[in-house]
This record gives sequence, C-alpha cells and structure tokens, in this order.
Amino acid sequence: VADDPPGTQRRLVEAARALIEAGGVESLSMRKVAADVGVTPTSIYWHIGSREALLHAVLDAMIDDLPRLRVRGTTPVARVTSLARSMREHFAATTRAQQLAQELGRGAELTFPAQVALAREMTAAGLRGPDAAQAVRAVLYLVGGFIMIEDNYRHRQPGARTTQELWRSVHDESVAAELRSAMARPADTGAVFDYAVERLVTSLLP
Amino acid sequence: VADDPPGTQRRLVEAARALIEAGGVESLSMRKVAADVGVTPTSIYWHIGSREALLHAVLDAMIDDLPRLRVRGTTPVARVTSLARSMREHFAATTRAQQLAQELGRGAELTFPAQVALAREMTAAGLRGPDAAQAVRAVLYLVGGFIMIEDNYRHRQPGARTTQELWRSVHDESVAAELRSAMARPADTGAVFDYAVERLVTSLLP
DNA sequence: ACCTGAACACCGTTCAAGT
DNA sequence: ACCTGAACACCGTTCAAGT
Repeated sequence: VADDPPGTQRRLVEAARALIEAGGVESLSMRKVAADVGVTPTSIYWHIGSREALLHAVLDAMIDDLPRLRVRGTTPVARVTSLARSMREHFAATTRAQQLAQELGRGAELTFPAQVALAREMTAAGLRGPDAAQAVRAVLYLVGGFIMIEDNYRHRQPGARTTQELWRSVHDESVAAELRSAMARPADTGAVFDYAVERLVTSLLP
Repeated sequence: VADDPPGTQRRLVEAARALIEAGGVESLSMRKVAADVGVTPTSIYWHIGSREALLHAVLDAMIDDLPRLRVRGTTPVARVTSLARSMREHFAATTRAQQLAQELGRGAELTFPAQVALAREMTAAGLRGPDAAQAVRAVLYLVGGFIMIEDNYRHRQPGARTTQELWRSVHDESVAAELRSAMARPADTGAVFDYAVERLVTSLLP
C-alpha cells in the first residue's frame, strides 16, 4: 500500500475528483484531467482504461470519505426523526457524490447505510414482521422525496418559474384562499420536514 | 395557425422530440436532427437558435400532450390516496418529459398541476391554515420520494448491486433477522406506496 | 427568407510508435 | 512499464456566402 514514486494513477483520480467537486461530472473531460496532471490524454487510457472507469475510481474515493449518520434521542419517534434529519443533511453535504453515483447507476450503495440505520431503529422500537420493512421503506421514501424536491429547486434554471410563483396566478375557488397564499410563500422546508416525518413515524410505530 | 408549406421549424421540433422519446436527451444531437429532417445542422440555428432552445420547444410540445390526473373516491382519505397513486402513474408514464424538464430547470412546471389538485382535495377535506399547506407539501414529498427511488432503481447499471442484494450480506444483530430477510426480498412497491400514503394522509386530515 | 460550406474549438477513444 | 502523436468519429456553434 506504499505509494509508488510516480503515482500517476493516484494523481489522475485526484485531479478528476477535484474537477468534479468544483463543477460536477459534466465539467470533467479527459483532456482537462490530463492537462492538470501534466500528461497526454491518451496516457489516462493506459492507467485507468476509460472515462467511465475514471468516474468509478473517483466515486470509490468519495465513498471512503463520506460522513457518518447521527442518531440522537431516547424515544423511538425522536430517534427516527433525528436520523431522518441526519439523512437529509448527509445528502445535502454530499451532492457531488450522489450525482456521480446516480450517473453511474450506483445510487443504491450510497442509500444503503441509511436503510440499515433505519432498520436498526425500527427493531429497537419493537417493530417486527412485514410492518417493519414497510415502515423502513415508508420513511426512506419520505426523506427521499424531500431530497429530490430540494434538489430540483436548487437546480432550477435562473429564468424558470418556481411553484411558489405559479401559485400567485391561481384563483381557483376550490382551493381555500388562505391555502393559495400559503403555497405562494416560501416554505420553511426544515419545519415541513420535521412535521411530515414526525407524523408518519408516529403513525408507523406501535 | 395554418401550417406554412415548408414548416421546417415544426419538422425540426418533431424530429428532436422523436429522438428524445426514443433515447433520452443525451441521444439528441443537432446533426442527427438535421439529418432526419434532410437539412444541414447549421440551418437549425437559423430556425431555432440553439440546442437549448430546441429542447425547450420539445418540452413545450410534450407539456401540451401530458395526460390528466385522476381523483376517485368519496372519503377525503380515499380521494387523496387515489390522487397520489395517479401522480405516481403520471410520472412513470412521462419520464422523458420529466427528465427533459429537470435538465432545463423547469421541473416546477410539471409538478405544479399535482400541487393544485392536492390543495383542492385538502380544502375539500376541510383543512385550513398553515396545516393545509404543510399537508399538501408532506404528501408531495412522500410521492416524490417514491418517484425518485423507483427512478433510481430503473436507471441502475446492469452490474450495480441493488440494496436488496446488499441486505443479504448484513448480519447485524441489532436489526431483527426477520426484517433483514424482508429487506433482502423484492418490495411490493405498490403496496408500500398505498400503505405509506394512507398512513400519512390519515394522520394529516382532521 | 432560408439554407449551405467551411471552419473553430471542443469531445472520447484507438493504436502504432517511442523510450 | 509508461507515455506520446497522429488519427478517427463525433460534438455545438459561428459566419460569410449563396439563392
């Protein structure tokens, strides 16, 4: 495991990772990576093999540095809720790795630790049988939804209209006026998250 | 609104749409679109302006053809649950449009009709005030989570391990053996969806 | 008004050739 | 074993030129 003197392969992966962390997967090109290391693009093919293989190597490195999930509290509801919050923060802090994993079809690997942590809490809460699996999956989906929608919002085009803006032009009487104006205001995502998770978890646990 | 005799612009958008519907956004190239219409790539720039403008035109056409959401049932819980199911089907049936909208940062436009439909049902169920907005958002997030995770699963790499497969190698005693083997079996996504939505909606409605 | 041809600055990848 | 140079088949886009 000693680093061989030239270590071109390691330097290539590091350069690729730096590019991805700075500008996402789409900003990586073989020619840029090569230039950053001071080598010809073609030599990457000798060391790594292909663009895809390079991306996999970068993802492996990122997975090694992933932060851990936190669980706090004493009651089952409090513990699962705190874990859900930690999952959300965890995702927000590792978007580049998530994007890369998604692109490489390796998303499952990154979600898995959260599944296990959730399953542990459900077991501790006394849930057994098929209901336990359904409870794990239900929480997983709810948290995933937050992550997706927040991500959607983050990656919107500068000019594109948000749903908040779209709500301003709704005058449909079948939606309460109060609700229409609430939807037109920015959501306190953290509060909605806590609210939704707590409601769901409370209804899932015995 | 009469179609002008040559109609090259219309034919370009149609060719682009066909390419995207067949192989996703990444399979579209200006040169292919041009070839399909029988014209030089450069002439697209005269008619449409850029690749991005072409994609926006295709998305506009797709939005015009979007199917409608269905709501069935008489009790509020049944109606919201059926709407949620319809949202999930709707998404699955329009993945190309969703992918394109996401890429163009116009995801909000496609989610919006579902928000309004949900808000209508919450109003009909008698929910008012800030709780109504939180309820709309909570259901939205849960459904979004299903969509994201199902999408994730669909786009996994042939070789990549699924979470089910990963569960087989977990022998952690803090997770009940029964739960471990349940997580290693394929999930009946439809059943989990109905279960989770019904639980959440029941706990949200008065 | 509509389209072409040539050109520019990029891609990922292969492969024979060098040391 | 490691790297280069030349080449191939692609990209999106610009712009002067044609009809």
